[in-house]
Amino acid sequence: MARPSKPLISRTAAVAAAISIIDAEGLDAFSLPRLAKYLDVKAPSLYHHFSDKNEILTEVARAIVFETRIPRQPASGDWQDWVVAYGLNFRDVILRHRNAAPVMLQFLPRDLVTDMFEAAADYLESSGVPVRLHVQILDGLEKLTLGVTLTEAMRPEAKRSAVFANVDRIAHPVLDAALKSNQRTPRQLYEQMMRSFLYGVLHADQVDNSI
Amino acid sequence: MARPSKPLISRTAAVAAAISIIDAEGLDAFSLPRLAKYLDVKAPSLYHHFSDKNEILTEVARAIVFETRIPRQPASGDWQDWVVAYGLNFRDVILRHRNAAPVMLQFLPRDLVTDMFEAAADYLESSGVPVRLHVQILDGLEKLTLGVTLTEAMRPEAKRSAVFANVDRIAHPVLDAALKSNQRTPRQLYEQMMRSFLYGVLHADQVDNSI
DNA sequence: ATTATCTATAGATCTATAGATAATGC
DNA sequence: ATTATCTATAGATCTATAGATAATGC
Repeated sequence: MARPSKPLISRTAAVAAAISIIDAEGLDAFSLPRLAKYLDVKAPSLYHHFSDKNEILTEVARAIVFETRIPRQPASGDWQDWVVAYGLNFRDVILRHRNAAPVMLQFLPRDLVTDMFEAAADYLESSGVPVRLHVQILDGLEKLTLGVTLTEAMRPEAKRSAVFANVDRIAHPVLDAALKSNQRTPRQLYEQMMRSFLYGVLHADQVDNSI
Repeated sequence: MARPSKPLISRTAAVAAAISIIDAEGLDAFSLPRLAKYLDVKAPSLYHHFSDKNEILTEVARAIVFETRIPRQPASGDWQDWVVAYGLNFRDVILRHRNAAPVMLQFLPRDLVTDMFEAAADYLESSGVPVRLHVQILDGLEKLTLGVTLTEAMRPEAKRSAVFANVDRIAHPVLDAALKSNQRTPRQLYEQMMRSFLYGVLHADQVDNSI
């Protein structure tokens, strides 16, 4: 075929295809031959657009992050609601691409995260959150959200709605009772976790500063 | 050689060797031929002891979890200190085997976690923590710790001591200021995160119950 | 008879490079 | 001349099975 009139491959299309493959067939199924087949080209042609496989995976992680809708910042609103909404959006995105969870863990470009954090710190400042708390809040926001969600993303399909797996009424009586008294879904537990965390950060700061 | 007088391979030695290889050479370097070489045997002999590679990785995850020292439960002490100490121990263990982080994410047997949770719920109950909070606390403890720590474990070596990577004084002025006002190491941030979370859980419950 | 190793190998990949080829755009 | 594809292939794996072999323990 040699050079076609119009390019057959674009970086964005290739990355989108990679995500589709990972979503539908799992991370192990993703390879350059598989991606090429999906795009109706031959594997070596991909090297004209990416320097290697890792570059594609880095773009996959980036593209998934960019799917996250950033909530509108309420002009005079509660910044905590904004933080929680942002976290929930990110959680939903990762869970939509759960097979890519290890890719997010390994290839998410740190610079990208840093840029997002700068914007968030800017918002926190304008909302009157003390600067001394910014790192605690942002670091917590990132790790709690990414971490919690990755852990959830790796759950086998059958057990997704349950909070804990394989709880046996006989072998785990205390845990069983605890589960029965829990009314929250995993998503609600995550939201509550963030709110509790934010509340605790502010409170601990008040105590420190009142001494 | 045929059958040796004394078996050359044991499951525990093989798992220990696997961990050593992953620690020293990375997860990609781990394969059955590599493990066999480390043990001075041939790769197919491993199939006499494990049904497949995944079974070895599952045992690796289990062995790493069991490295975590469970803090002694203070008879009349602060259960929150116990929870925090437990979390810090677990964090230290994962970071000692950071190359195995993706293995922990994928292969950690859920039944094992459930058994540990039963013991923890038992302790919480005997410490007077209301049953309605157990799930929130244990779910938070697990996800926050595993998640936060996995995220940290994947950091490239050079940037481990920094809280955020690649912060540029010009490009990220607000974040830069936030970092300058932060005195905490990543480990301290994690501890503070847990304490804030636990505090928030208890407080939210008080509010709920006073209505 | 069972156990624990070995040799040999099927079979399936994969990543990445070299070099040919033809379309495009200067 | 540059660009974007292709064919061909080097080279390096890997996982897992089949079947031989000799030591062990009943």
